[in-house]
This record gives sequence, structure tokens and C-alpha cells, in this order.
Amino acid sequence: MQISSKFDHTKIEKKWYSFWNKNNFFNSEPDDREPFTIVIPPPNVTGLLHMGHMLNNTIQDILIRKARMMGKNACWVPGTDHASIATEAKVVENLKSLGLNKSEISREEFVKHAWEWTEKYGGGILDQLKRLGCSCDWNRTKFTLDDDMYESVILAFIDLHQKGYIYRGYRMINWDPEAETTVSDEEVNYVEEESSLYYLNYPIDGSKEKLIIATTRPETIFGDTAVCVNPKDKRYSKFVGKEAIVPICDRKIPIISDPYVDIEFGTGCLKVTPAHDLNDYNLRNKHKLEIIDIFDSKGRFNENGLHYKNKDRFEVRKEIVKELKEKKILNKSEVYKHNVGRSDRTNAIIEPKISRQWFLKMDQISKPAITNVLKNENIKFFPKKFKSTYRYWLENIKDWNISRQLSWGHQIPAFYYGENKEEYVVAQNKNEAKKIIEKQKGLKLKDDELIQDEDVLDTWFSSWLWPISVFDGIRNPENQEIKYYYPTQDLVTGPDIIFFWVARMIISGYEFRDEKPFSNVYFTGIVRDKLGRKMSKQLGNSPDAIELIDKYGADSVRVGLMLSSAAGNDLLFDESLCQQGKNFTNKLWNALRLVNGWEVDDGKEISEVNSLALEWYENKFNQVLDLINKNYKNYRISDVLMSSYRLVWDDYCSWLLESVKPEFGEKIDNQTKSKIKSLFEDNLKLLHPFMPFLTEEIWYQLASRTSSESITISKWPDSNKFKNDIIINFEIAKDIISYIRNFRKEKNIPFKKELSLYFASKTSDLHYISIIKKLVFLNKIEYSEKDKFKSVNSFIIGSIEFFIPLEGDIDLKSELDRLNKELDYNLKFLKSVENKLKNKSFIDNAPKDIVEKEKKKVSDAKSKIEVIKKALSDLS
RNA sequence: GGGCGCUUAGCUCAGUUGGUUUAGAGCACUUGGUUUACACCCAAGGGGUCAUAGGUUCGAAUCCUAUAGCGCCCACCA
Repeated sequence: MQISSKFDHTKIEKKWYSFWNKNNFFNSEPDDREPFTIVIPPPNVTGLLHMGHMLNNTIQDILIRKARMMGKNACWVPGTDHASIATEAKVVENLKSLGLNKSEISREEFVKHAWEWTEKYGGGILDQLKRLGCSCDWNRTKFTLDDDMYESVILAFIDLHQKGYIYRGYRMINWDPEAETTVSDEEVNYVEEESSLYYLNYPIDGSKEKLIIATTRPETIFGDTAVCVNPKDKRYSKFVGKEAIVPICDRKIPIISDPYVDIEFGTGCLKVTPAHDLNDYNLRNKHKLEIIDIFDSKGRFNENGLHYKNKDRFEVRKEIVKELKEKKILNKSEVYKHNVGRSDRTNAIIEPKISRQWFLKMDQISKPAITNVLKNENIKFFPKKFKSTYRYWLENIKDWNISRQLSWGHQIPAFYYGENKEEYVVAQNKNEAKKIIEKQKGLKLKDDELIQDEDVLDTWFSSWLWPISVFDGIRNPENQEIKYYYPTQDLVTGPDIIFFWVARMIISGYEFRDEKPFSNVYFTGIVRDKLGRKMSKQLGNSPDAIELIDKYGADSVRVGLMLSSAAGNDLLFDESLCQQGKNFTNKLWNALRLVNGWEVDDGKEISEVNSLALEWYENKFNQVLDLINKNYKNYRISDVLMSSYRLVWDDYCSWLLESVKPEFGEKIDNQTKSKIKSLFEDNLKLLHPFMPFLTEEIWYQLASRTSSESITISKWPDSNKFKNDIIINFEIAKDIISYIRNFRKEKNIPFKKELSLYFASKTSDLHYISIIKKLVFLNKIEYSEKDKFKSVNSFIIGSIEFFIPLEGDIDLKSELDRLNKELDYNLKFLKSVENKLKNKSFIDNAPKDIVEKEKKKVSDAKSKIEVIKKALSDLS
């Protein structure tokens, strides 16, 4: 049967994925093996696979497959996140296209739409992960709004409320006028933007003088409730205590002083708008000022905006500048750069707003998160550098605003009652709430006398429980699963969600289970294009993930991604990396074709060449295996790939297979072929975590297997001792081979023409003679005196002098040049080492073994120089 | 403004507690190659004063200081 010389990934990927699934190789149940657990960072339920997901999930799959082969009970829990703001925004968009407005339908109707949307578009990303080859336990797939997950979130809320960590309060919060909800501090991105600084005239009551106030937001004058100057500012001290008149509104406001005001900035006068600026709000608290809110939830002016009522804040800015100019209130304006906060989700400019929200007190419950990462390293970060980011956030932690004015999510389990619905209880549901009220207050309430809070919880308030809730550890803390799988081992995620998610999972882990959620955190970098730009839809520089898989195959894409992605470093992605991956798959495929094509001669004994080559490769393999195991421990995954790549391509294919390959028309002995195959299988195992599909295919082609077998569940190769001598001696043989190949090339001697190689003095240091002979087509390698030949090319490798007899005359000059160059180099080298040894402080201070090494260098160099000198004198 | 990190071959990066003259790898590049595994290949080769300036040391890409450039995170200066 003829196997195609090109490997066709399309045929085998589907076949093997369904094979794995059918045989439940990825499923995990608690047993007596050691567990190895990863919970997936749940992607947005309606999202699509992008390059970041590909990288992140490839790494997780590598870790989980490796663990599975190590004999651990590997469990990778997949799932999706309801992503409240993002999904709700999409649903609102969709409703609009149907001619429906969110505000016109009931909450129940909206949630129903959202579920329909989720069922229609959701979960696609999980199927895409299957294309990548991810070995998740699909029986465990979770969604953050599943009933059990929902209940867990509610119970966690109730628990924290009972412990007194959750409270309700008025605070200055970040308002996203587009999504019409609050967002947490972490969800606000500050971007430097160019705008204008306007200088406005504020008349002083009962005086002809005026104050000039610099502001970037002239439209907020409607919310002004004071003017503030620095108490040390002599220019204005006479005005403090008087009143200024807000232009256009003609309202009188007090002139106060506070050291917060920077004398140097602008004119040194600050207008105070407590409802729409955090600092102003702080001033208001200190000086007991009035608060005037001027916006509605969409960022439009309310009645306090007078004739601008119902107009958008930015529209008004333009218009009011015009009005102020006309009324000669605008003194001047200048271009000004400052930071503007934008919503992470909608990119709308954030409006600071005072609002009543739910908060989680963080100072107490976050304590273990500091100790266990920074003090005792119970949780390790890879790379370490992110610990300092983490530390800063935790040491300056603020209370977490957990309520969102949305419908898609976990509805806050607070029930309001009483005349103004100001009193509330927190309970799992209305009935529970009624019971509690009756017990506490003796009130018997009817259903319609209780109203549940309209808000939902921040999405991260469900994700922070993920490693616990997927094993039902909140509702049922003593169940077998949570006890077995928790804490999980590795978390693979991006550093961009270190606060949103990683830190909070650690906090919740200690709070709810008094135990870390995972032992190691691997931070991936950002996938950028080759110009270093972040991949984004707008730039159109992100390749379509599925198209890449179609084009190159999942294995090639995985290899491409892993070729250059040290933990935490950004990855500059280019399609040529996938091509490199594809070339590698092709190389492996052809190695299979070669090996499988060999015909066996049962009567044939193993040759010296073959047994030497096999012995060398086994040693080499074990040396590399050691390195690979070490690199896995340190999460140096791309180094693991690179060592495996070179082992297979260079050592296995280029050296071993070329060494044992039968001559044309010859057959191979049985022993060599079976050994070559079993070494091939070991290679495949090392590569399997990176290239699951191809390795399975080849593994099956190499031997007849039963359908219950799979490389997926095969055993990772054992580490065996290796002899360094063998590896070093083979390196010398490689050098000799390279020299002769180069010699042929330079002298234009065809490969087919046999050569003879001699060594000029008797030695026992020369090994692998038979292999050298075979690989560079020599008829002999033996001792001879040089002067038996008319002309020779001599060279030194190690400390052995070799020569190749030449036909006809030699190019004396070029030979002399070559040898002189080598002599020169060695003399210089000798001198520098001797100088080092002459240095008394070196001898006194350097460790003994270093000095010994240097001494050996001297003797080696000396003998080499002798050889070269002799070769030179032979020539002349 | 504060903090962290980076700067090594054309590109992407290794270089683990300072110890091979002439600092490694992969890719790219150059040259040669119709031997029946693979041109998605084979073989050989070229290429770096380790950002700059000082310092510590017998010895520095590696440790210290300063400078420049780049990146990231945090921060309410109107």
C-alpha cells in the first residue's frame, strides 16, 4: 500500500476526536489515582474562538494530556460564562432589530429572549475547542447560569451577607451610560485624550470682581454647588466665605477653601460638582455641600439642565460652549490632554455618579490571598513578575461593587418590604424571605408586598466561585467530587484578568473552602501580529482561528502557537509559524513512511552500525527526556517543544534513521526495525501533548492496536540513566562527518566517490567508525603514516589528527593558509588561558574545578598545536 | 506621577546561583544537491564589540549605579 508523501490532516482529525470521545478517554471520575484538575477560564457563552483562546487552551490541553500520560486522573472542566454586560448588549441589539425596546418589555420577557439568544448562539466556542483537539471532560460542561451554578452564587451571597461582608450603600460609582449600569473600578480604562480646558467667569455676589475657573466639563455647571480655592492662595483669600453666581443658572454657591486644590493648576479655582466627580464628592462630604444630579441614566440632562433637558452630555458641551461664548462667560479655551475613563465593555465614557449599590467588603476576606501567594508560595505564579502587580492591588484593595443594573445574570437575593420598600431581607427566595420577616418582625406579608431587587450581580461574582461551584462545593461542601478534585492544579489565563478573576478566585477559595483554588497559575501573553499590534476586529489583523485549523491542521497550528510563547511574554504571531508546524508534521509523517516501508529479513543479524546507533539514540533520548521533564516542572512549555522538535528532527531522523537505513535494495534486520519503532513510539509520546491527532494516527500506523488503545492514555516514557560519554563521543563522530561533508563540497568531490580516511597517530579515542564510514561513504578509516602518501588534507578533531589522501597535487597555499589559521587561533587561545593561570589571584580565588578545567585546556591546546605544527612541517 | 519588566544574530527568543579562546537555538539568508521517507526535503556555510557609560570582581551578557529607548500595570489633579 502506498502512503501519500503528504500528510492530510483533514482526514484524520474528525476520526480521532470522535474516537477519543466515544471511548471516554477524557472523562474523569474520582478514583484512587492522584487527581490533576484544570478548570477552563470560561469564555463568553456567545463568543467565538480567537487567537488568545487558541493559545490559552492549547497550553491547558498540553498540561492536561501530559498529566494524563503521567498516570494521573486528569480532569479538565469546560464551560461558558454568561458575561452579563456583553451578552445583554447583544440581546438588546437583537431586540432592536426586531423592533423591540428593552424598556418596553418586562424583565421576564427580556430574560426569556436572552435565553433564546444563548441557546441559539451559545456554546459554539466549545465545539471550536474540539476542533483544536482539547481533551475536556465534556460530560462536565458548565454554564454560569445553570440552575445549580445559579443557586451556588445566591448561597454565596447570602453567606457573605450573613457574615457582614456585603452591604448596601451610596457611593460614587462608575456609570456606563450606554449599558445603563455601574461598572467596577477594574472595568474602567483610562485613555489619554485631547480635549479643551475652558476658562469660565463666575461673578461674585455683591462684588464687581469675578473668579475665573478652568474646567474640562463646562456642561456640568448645572451641578455646581461650590467654588473651592486653596487656603494658602492669597489671591483668593478675601473671597472665601462669600458666594459666587453660577452662570446661566444664576444660582448662588458658597466659595470655600480646601488644601486639595492645586494652586498651580489652571487659575487655582475649582468648581465643585459633587454629583459627577469623585473628588468633588469627597469635598462635599467634608464641607457638607448640596448635591445636584444633572443626568439621567443614559447620560442625558434632566430638569436640572434647564433648557438642555433631554439632550446628551456631549451635545450639550458643544452647545453650551457656544452659549457661554455669546454671553461672554467663556474667557478663553486651550487644548488640553487628560485621561478619560472608558467602559471596558462598551467603550462609552464613564460618568461618575452617586448611586445606591451593593458592595462586598474586601479588607478582611482578602488577607489569605496575600499570605498564600506572596509569603509562603502555596500558590505559584509563572512568570513570577506578576506577583508584584498582584501585591499592589491586594494591598490597596477597595470594596467591590457587585451590583449591576442589568437583567441577564444572577438576580440579587434581597427582598424589599414596608411602606417605602426601604427595609429588606436577604434570602434564597420570596418564601424564605417571608419566613424570615415573620420570624424577625412578626409580619405576615403577602407575595405582592415583597419586591426582589432588580439588579443582578457582577459577572465576576459568579466566576470567582468557578473552581468550587463546578464541583458543587458551595451547595454541597462535603461531596466526594469537591473533596477529590479541589484544589485544582493549574490555572492558565491572561494577566489582564489577574484582578477580575485570579485574585478573586483565590479570595473565594480561602473564604468558602479554607483552601487554595489552584497551585500554579500560568499567565499567557497577548497574541499580537508580527508588527506587535494587538489582534483586534477593528484592525482586521486577527486570522480566523477555524480557517487556520482548516488550512494547516490543528496540530500545526498548536505547534505554531507554542514555538515562541514563553509564559507571560506576548506572542508575535505570524502564519509562517503554522507553516513551520506543518513542515514538522510532514517530517514525522515521512519518517513513518520510511520506517514502515522497510522489509525485514528475519535471518539477518543486527549490524554493528545499527546497534551502535541505537545505543547512542537511547542515551540521547534519555538526556533530552530529563531536560523535558525539568522544563515541564518550570512551565517552560515552548522549551519542551523545541527540545522535542530537535530530538525528533535532528537526532532521530537525521542521525539515527540515516545511520540504520538499509542500503539500496537491502532488507533490515528484525531487531533494528522493532527497536526503531519502539523509539519512534517514545518520540510520539513526547510530542503527543502538542500534536494529539498526528501522533495518534502514526501510533496506530506503527503497530496493530485494539480499539481500546490510544496514545492519549499511553504511559509517558520512564526516565532512564544515560551515559554522557556516549553522547560526547557521538558528537565527535558528528564533527568528523561534518568536516568530510564540507571537504567534499569544497573540493567538489561527488558523494558517490569513495574516500579513505586515516588517523596519523594510533588512538583508542576514536568511536563510531562504522557509522562514520557509512554516512560519508568512506571505504576505510584506519591508522597510517602520512608520508606514505604524496599529498594529503589533514585536520584535527578533538586531539586526533586525520588526513585524507588526495589525488594529484594539492593546493599547497590554501592548505597552508587553513592550517596556519588554525594554529594562530590555538596559539592565541593557549596564551589567554596561560595568562589566566599565571594570575595569582585567579589561582587563589577561583574554585579548584575551574582551575583544573583551565589546566586541561592548556594541555589540550598544546597537543593540538603540536599536531598542527607537524602537519605544517609535513607540507613544506 | 508611582511601580514592574524589557533591550543578546535580519526576525522571534534561550542563556537557570558570574567560570569554555571566537555567546546558543529556531526561522530567515547564502551555496550545493533528481541517492527510491520527506524540495513541507538533504548537506554545508555566513551572521552578534550581548542598548550606552561607569563600577564591583582574578573573571561580567549574567551583580551594582546612572543614561537612553520600548512595553505593561496602577493612580481622581479640575
